[in-house]
Amino acid sequence: MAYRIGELAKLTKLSEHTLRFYEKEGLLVPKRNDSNIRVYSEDDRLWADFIVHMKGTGMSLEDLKKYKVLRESESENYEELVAILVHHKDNVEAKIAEYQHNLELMNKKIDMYRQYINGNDEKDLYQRFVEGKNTKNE
Amino acid sequence: MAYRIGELAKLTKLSEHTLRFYEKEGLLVPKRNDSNIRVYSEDDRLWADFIVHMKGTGMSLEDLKKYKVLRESESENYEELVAILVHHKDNVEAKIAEYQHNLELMNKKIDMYRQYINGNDEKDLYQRFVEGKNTKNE
DNA sequence: CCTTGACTTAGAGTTGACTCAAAGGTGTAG
DNA sequence: CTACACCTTTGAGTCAACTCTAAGTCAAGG
Repeated sequence: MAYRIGELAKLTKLSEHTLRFYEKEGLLVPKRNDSNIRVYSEDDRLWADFIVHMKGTGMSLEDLKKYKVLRESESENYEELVAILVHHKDNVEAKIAEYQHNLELMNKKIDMYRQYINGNDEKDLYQRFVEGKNTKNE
Repeated sequence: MAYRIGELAKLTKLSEHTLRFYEKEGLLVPKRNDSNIRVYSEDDRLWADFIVHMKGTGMSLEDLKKYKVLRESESENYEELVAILVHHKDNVEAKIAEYQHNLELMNKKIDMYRQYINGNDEKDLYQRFVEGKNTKNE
């Protein structure tokens, strides 16, 4: 299977602009056909998907470029590749933990507001509770 | 308890620059003492912490400003406040789900690489599985 | 033939959230 | 007295990752 830029754009939900931008950046460089049209291979598509996933969890294009270099080198740098992945995984896990913590805070706050809406009148106490008095850890 | 800008900066891990920037933006506006020094109240600190938490999960300063307006209005817009919170919560939950999905992908990839490092020789199959890369010449 | 989708270069503009700089001035604790 | 933390204004700079524009050319399909 091979794709032209418009097709790949649809598949990856990246814009054509972005795809050309990635090419300029050396991150995703398709072959060209006789008419100089970009032809993305199946491999390119998978790599594009990978990019989308990784940047979706906060990996920078710079890091993706580094990863790409390693991945394409003949020197079998699998340990390095794994190290990058593990490092990023750790970051993502930390992010998840932080998000979950903040989710709890939000849920508490929401509950408090709802209680208040349902007639609790102790506004001062309420405000203190909701906006932080017992959410102060760290 | 009251804090000067340097103290609050330490507590919140925001820079003094940022705190002044937030003031300019109307997001966190402390009182001043007779010498025109910013004096952050306990409430201000709590609000600052809240800002840190929320922006840590991707809420924009714009949204935080809207939240602040609602929160400070006398018109008891608690439903609206809750709506904002719930909306943001939904976003955060979606983000967590996405992150977890990508975590799985990464873990699979890491396992594959490790298997390969430990002597599996089916490079083509492996590469295709991991990134869709195969060893066809490019 | 005409539309569609592709191509080019080069550079400018956007966004959000800072971040810093210059070049002063003031107030207070030790 | 001196150091230090604080204050001011205005505006410029930074960063990543796009996003778009102009102004043109080109090739294939219905």
